[in-house]
Amino acid sequence: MERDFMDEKSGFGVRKGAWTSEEDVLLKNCIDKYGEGKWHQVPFRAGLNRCRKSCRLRWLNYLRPNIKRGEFTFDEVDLIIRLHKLLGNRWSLIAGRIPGRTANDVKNYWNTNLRKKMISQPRVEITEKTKVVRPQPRTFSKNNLSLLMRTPNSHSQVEITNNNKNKNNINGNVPTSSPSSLSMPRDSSSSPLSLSKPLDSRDDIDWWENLISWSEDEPISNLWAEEEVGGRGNESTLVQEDQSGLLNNNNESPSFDMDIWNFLNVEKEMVA
DNA sequence: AATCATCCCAACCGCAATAGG
DNA sequence: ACCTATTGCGGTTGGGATGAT
Repeated sequence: MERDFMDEKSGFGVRKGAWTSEEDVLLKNCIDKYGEGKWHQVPFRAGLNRCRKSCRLRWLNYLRPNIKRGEFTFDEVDLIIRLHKLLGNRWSLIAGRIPGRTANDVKNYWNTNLRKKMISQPRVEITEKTKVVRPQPRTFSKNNLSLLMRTPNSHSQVEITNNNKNKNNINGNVPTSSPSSLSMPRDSSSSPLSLSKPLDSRDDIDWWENLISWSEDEPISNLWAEEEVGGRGNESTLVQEDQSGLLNNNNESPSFDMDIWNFLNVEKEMVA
């Protein structure tokens, strides 16, 4: 695809369509020399017959150093799903959380790979009863509600329990009866999650569904989580979520709630 | 082998936000 | 306070690649 058109403002004819390697070199040399920014000056400085928008996009999405190519990893996909639930189509914000990926990459991946899947897998219907949803203890303690998460390399043991029946109750909307604990064996990324006892009541199912969903009007700030990272020797870290509700350690995958979601659907089938 | 359908992704477009005069 | 230029973002498009018939 190679077209020429008249720039709407300057009336100057500029090239459109796919970039050539020669153009890439010119643009890269220009950025190397003058740095990013001042995009309106870039076409002139680089000697490119391209509009400023085209130059900027080419740099951001293709030429910029450290751009990651190739397939998205499990953890990247997991993070995208989680972030999209939090942020919606805020692609630049989502991409900002995934090192090496551009907003365009994330958007394209979502539109081509995830959108259909997410639509075909509806989540809990939001009703007055289920409106709360995301566990929001004001304080977390290792001794009551623990929410341990898988890490990309260690697949540390996961355990979610609700021993916290009476205090820190999630706005009183989550059933206080504790269903069971859920765990994923150490060193096993593909092994199924397991429950310490089978789901045997509607309350149990409600409890888990509430745990992994959240209210759209619930502020995400104030969310805290404690993570004890296992599988890395004796290392133990405490990770605090930041304002976007994400673990602030970029190397840690913060979510496996889709796993729980899928797991729950199977469990529900069995209960039914 | 030829044709058609679908997928994927780079690039474009329009618009809102921001900066600067 | 207003206007204009610039930037950045998200939605959309176009065409090459790939798969199905």
